[in-house]
Amino acid sequence: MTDVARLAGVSHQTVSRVLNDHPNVKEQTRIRVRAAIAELGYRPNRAARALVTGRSQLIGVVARNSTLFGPATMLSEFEQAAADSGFAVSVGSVRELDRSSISAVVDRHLDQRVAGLVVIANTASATEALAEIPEDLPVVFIDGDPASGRPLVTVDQVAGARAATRHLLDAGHETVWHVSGPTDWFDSAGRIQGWRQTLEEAGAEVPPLLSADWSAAEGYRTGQMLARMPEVTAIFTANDHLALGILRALHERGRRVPHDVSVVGFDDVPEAAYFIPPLTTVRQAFGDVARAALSLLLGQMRDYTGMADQIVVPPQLIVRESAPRRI
Amino acid sequence: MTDVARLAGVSHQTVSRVLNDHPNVKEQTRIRVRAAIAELGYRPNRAARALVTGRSQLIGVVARNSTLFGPATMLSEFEQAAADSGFAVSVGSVRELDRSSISAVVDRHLDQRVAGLVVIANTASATEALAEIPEDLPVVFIDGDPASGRPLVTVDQVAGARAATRHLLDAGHETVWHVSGPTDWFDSAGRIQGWRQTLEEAGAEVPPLLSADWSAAEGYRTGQMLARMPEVTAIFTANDHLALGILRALHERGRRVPHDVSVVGFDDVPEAAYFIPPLTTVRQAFGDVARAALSLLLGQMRDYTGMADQIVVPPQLIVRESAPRRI
DNA sequence: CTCAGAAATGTTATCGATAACATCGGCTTT
DNA sequence: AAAGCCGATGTTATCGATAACATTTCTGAG
Repeated sequence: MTDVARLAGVSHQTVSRVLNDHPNVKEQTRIRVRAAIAELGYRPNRAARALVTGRSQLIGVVARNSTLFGPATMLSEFEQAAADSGFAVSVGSVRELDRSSISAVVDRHLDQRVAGLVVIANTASATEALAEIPEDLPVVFIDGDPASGRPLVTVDQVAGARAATRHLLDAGHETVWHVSGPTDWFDSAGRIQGWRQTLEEAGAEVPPLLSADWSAAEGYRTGQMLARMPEVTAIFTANDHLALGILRALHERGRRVPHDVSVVGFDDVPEAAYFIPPLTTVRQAFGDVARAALSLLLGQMRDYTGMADQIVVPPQLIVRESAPRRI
Repeated sequence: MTDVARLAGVSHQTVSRVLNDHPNVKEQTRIRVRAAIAELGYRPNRAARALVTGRSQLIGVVARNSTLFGPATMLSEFEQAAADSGFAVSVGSVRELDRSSISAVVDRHLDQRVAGLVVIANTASATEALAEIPEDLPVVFIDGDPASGRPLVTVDQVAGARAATRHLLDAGHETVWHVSGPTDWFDSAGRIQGWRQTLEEAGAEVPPLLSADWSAAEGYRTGQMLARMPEVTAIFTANDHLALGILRALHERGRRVPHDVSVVGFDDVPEAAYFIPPLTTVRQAFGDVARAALSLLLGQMRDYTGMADQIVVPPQLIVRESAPRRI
């Protein structure tokens, strides 16, 4: 930095001002400094800046260690958005979203003096671990508890489930069965709620809830049971991989999709269009969620009024052959 | 730190020595300092340490922005391994592995003074961007060019492809068709090579290579073509999603799997066992790769002899119904 | 033409750690 | 017993930036 200052014929402080877009720098000086920076290939030392400001150009992400499509996509999209705004992303994943694991990860992030934190908190247990986070650190939740009052971005799970259920009822089914994800996930809860509400409003009978994890394996097991029940003609599953397992179970039992049973998934994984048959599903705009979370976070970093915005991103029903408009 | 020193009745330097496990500290002093640290809840400022040592507790990862199963899993596993060793991971993803994108990401990492770099470089273009990386920064490649002579961890793609092809030939097929991934990926190249070698060694005819991207969509398109060719009885695809598309195309054309055509995939995604029919595939041990990469990196950080180790992790054939042992 | 006040720039202190060197006792060695 | 060495600890400088305050230069009003 001193070298740059010398070359530009100014003090190091002025270089710092140029770097930080401080207003009180003459245009001409600014240009000279920029030229010196370019000529020397100078790049500021972020560690030094972090030391003096107490804050880095790093955004910490707390997420469950997972290869699930949703979380993985979210992380990838967020990283991309952050990079576009000049922030690096430090990932801190945990095996379980319990309090002590989260504390440990948050501590690691605090050590790094992250400028802000994004918590992908899809279960209630994560929300509790809030207490750990200092008041003055910008935080945004993705997928957390909508009732928390904290800044939060989430996909409207209820609306997605309603659209899926409505679609099946409109197609002429008397009722719709639901295979949910783990019930402690907010995503699952919202989907269950939307499904149940829609059935009740339509005056349809609400079948018993079947809950599973997110895997094709459990979808298959549940599907084996459902395939034996002739009264089951419409199934809404909490994600596409569950749907895949169910499709196979139905296939093995000789129940044709969509002729005998209609199936709707959730997520719209890229390969959903190539299931047998192509899957009707609900697409979540993860990219939009990630970008919204980032802008909320940047907003918090700038002005410091605890504007507890909550952004809800609407999902979109994608109709394919596994559940056509009319049966 | 000064507070800790005062409480323990020593100088701040001695505190630093305790922190860094310096040998020349009396046991009794060490204990006193540790107690003071615990009592005050002191945690060292990593930015300050990074400033003076020029190196942080952060490992940078350069990867293509991708939701593909392989890369996403690799990243997740690596992060987990790094966390277990007390390192944070900063992700820098790029849309394309071209030279300028990589430079930009590497620069961002250098700004953060990362302690080491992991490059998930699955195409040749990435390898070229090496030049950017300073000599003295520990670097490990995952999936890079085995001929580069750089420290590298990779799955033995050739062996995986050989096992898959061999399996199909052993089952009685005269030859095996291959739908590859993008030919500029090392993974693709290795799989093509293993496939071709095995056919040649067995004296089987080598059918024309069909290359695709990694998506189910292209698998489907390629599958539509293959399904019309009665001489095609065995297909080895470069990943499971391609296989999924092909399964559907075969299904639509009324060609039964495995009765008429056998299909083998690559990756063993969690849902592969629930395809219709369950997919025979080659499993890659991403966790092992990630851990190996980390240990290589840590090795480089410690002693600085440019030990250009290369670790090759063997893959494993998982036999399921889409390609049974005997047709 | 002078002077207040703002704009532009410079000087010095500071963040919190490690590096390098300095000091001070004991303990061997001859 | 003096010299020399080593282990334990303390002192001071340093990393590279920003903050806070000081100083100079410009600008416009009276």
